[in-house]
Amino acid sequence: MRKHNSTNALNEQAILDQCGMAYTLSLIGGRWKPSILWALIRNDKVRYSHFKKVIPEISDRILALHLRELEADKLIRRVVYAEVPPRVEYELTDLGRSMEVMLEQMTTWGAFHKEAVKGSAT
Amino acid sequence: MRKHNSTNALNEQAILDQCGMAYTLSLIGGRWKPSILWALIRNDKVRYSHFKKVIPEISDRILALHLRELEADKLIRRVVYAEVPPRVEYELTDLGRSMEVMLEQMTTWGAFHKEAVKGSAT
DNA sequence: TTAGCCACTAACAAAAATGTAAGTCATGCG
DNA sequence: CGCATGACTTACATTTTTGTTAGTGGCTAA
Repeated sequence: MRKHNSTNALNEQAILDQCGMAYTLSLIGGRWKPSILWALIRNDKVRYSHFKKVIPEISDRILALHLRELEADKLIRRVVYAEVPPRVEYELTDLGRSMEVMLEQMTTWGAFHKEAVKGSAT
Repeated sequence: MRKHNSTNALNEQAILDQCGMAYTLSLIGGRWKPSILWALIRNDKVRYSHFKKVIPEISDRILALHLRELEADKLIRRVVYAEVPPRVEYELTDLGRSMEVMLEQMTTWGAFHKEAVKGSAT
């Protein structure tokens, strides 16, 4: 649990309030969130165990944590089927899907930057 | 200094290698980098002390650190004038300027998301 | 001579993010 | 009964990021 009055936390809050860009980063900026989002963009519905298959290095703890954050931010939806053993599927919400264009641009620019840096001097 | 063989570091590296989006996030994803980048987009040339004026809460340590990272990633350029007291100006490189469109999109989407989340249920 | 300026840096401390290992739950099957 | 299943928690350890405080250097104006 996070302290709500450390300088650190106050600073972060202030930034998020005024800067849309920082706010966006806070939503998609966990270590594995890009991977999770990619899986959902490509697969429509993804089960917990499938995430673990396509992102083998992720730990249960962080996977669950990231999923809950994305859900709290209304980017993904959690659908539970009352079966045993349990089945849970995740999918993008409309809001989640609305960021696809942006994410693609980030991917493209990232690739571009990586290329550009590889060879040049300035 | 970072350990280069902790699980943590290895995971991060693996992600950056294969995912352009995560790579992009790693370049612009420090707490104050959005603010720094904004200042540069709006002002062309910015001095160290000016950063501190427009981002009052930032600490010297982090400001210098972020600037050095952005420079190492070829997004900004550091120009030193041999005067006393010293004068140093920072500006975006071409590569840095090439991300403006993307940053604007992130800002726009962030604002959109914030609005969308404010009122709705799903 | 001392104080002030600017752009930092170093040593240390705190907070936040991530990772590890082990357990939980309800049920159906042998 | 006892074990397997799938989707998680929980307690704890480690790593990474950020913040705090106190400096540095060379010059110049008081």
